[in-house]
Amino acid sequence: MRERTLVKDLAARTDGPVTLGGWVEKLRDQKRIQFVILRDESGDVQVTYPRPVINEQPDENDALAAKISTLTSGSFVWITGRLVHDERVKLGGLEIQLDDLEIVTLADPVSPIAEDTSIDKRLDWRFLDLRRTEMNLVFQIQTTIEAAWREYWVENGFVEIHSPKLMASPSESNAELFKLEYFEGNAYLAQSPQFYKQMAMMSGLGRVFEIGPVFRADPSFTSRHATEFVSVDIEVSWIDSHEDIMAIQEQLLHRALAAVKEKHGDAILKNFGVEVQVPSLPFPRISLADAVEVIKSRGHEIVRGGDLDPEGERQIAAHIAEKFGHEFVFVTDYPSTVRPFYHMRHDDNPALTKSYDLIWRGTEITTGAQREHRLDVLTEQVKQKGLEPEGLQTYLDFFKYGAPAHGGFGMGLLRVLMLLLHQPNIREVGFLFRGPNRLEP
RNA sequence: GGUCCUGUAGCGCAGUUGGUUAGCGCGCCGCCCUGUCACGGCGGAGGUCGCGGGUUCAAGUCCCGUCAGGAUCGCCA
Repeated sequence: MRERTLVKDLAARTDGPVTLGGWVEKLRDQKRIQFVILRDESGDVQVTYPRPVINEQPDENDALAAKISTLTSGSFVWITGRLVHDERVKLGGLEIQLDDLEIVTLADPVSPIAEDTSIDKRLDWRFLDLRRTEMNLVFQIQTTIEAAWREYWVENGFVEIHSPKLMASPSESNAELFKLEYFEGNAYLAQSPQFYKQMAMMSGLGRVFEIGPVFRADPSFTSRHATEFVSVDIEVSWIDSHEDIMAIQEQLLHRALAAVKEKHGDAILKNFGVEVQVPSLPFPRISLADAVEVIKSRGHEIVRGGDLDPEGERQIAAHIAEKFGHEFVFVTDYPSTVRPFYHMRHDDNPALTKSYDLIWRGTEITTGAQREHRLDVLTEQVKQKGLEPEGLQTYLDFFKYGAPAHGGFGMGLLRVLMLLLHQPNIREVGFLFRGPNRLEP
């Protein structure tokens, strides 16, 4: 492979020969001197070509100058030249004096999108949209976040699992599952790794994590829903309550945001105008009942029965921000009526579950809970929810031969990125969005 | 799925109480320009006004339907 220098490494290099590969961001084609702004995955650099002069006039027959003139925005090229640090150049104080140019492929000169194009049209041409520096940065940040989490998990004895996404039967509720043909019968796409990560507990794995796709057949048209998205899941044995899960989650977020601030803080400020806040520990906690009272006192009447509506989530976040200066809040102890059958209930108050939602700046990013691990209690809760235990037999069998106390959470990766970068929509931070009306590209 | 809003050139928008040739900015093309850096100057091309129907002498503009998108609610991560 040809030796290729990245733009970001040029500043630290001494002047001299260099080879770059990238695409043409901009061409300033003047009579006596030509400038190409070249971009690669790491940044932009100016490439300069002063035309050779004959009899005090630019050489009309110079082949390299003619080749530069044919360049269009977006074309991929190899550049060989000499690096020169030069204070005159506003773009990084350096430039490449061009010696040779190899056109790999010319681009159509008219781009179907621009930076100010609406999100839907940009999604049609996502590969062009992602060439933007800030979009490239999103995925570098995502990589940093996941690396920080994996580091924590490995240090703390977690094991990675990859649960299947094809399932024989619905796991939680029928309506939101995608049904597909599977040989002679049908299969469903997993809406969550919930049952399988619990199975890992009964498999004796102790602590597990999974970062993987989940599928929801909800026709949701909001800025924070997708039909396929990446879920970050953990499940942990030997816990005493959901509090243990919350303690792990706040450490994970603290760690990830600290890593992001250190590695990308300057770039995020420059590209998104956002100062990354590393949250203090522990995160504030409030019971749902107390949260409802606070929200009422702020003048919002929650219509939804027993749960927070979006305005309620924004109100409690605003309250916590005012009172504690914190962007995160754990809302705990949701009623069993609004939680799934597998959430454990409080011994002294079965109307409430040992569960929580994590809200970041007014948007829910996680649901977590201690799970009910006692088969008889679990089966009773299945019946109370109006479900047939027979339909959940495979799952219930997990608990038949011994089960540890355990719990976990599921966190939406796109929501974390959206909130971190103050983006208005998860579509901005996903590689490719999948929604009710989008399966392409 | 409900409610509200929006569809006009490659992109972002304007378009008056319905009226003759539908404008502006960016981009694109051509020519000019000794270092530009949001380069600049001059010129040019590019639009069956989302689609279908209706009202009218006349529809980008009004009405109905439909499709697409956005916001929000429901639901969730």
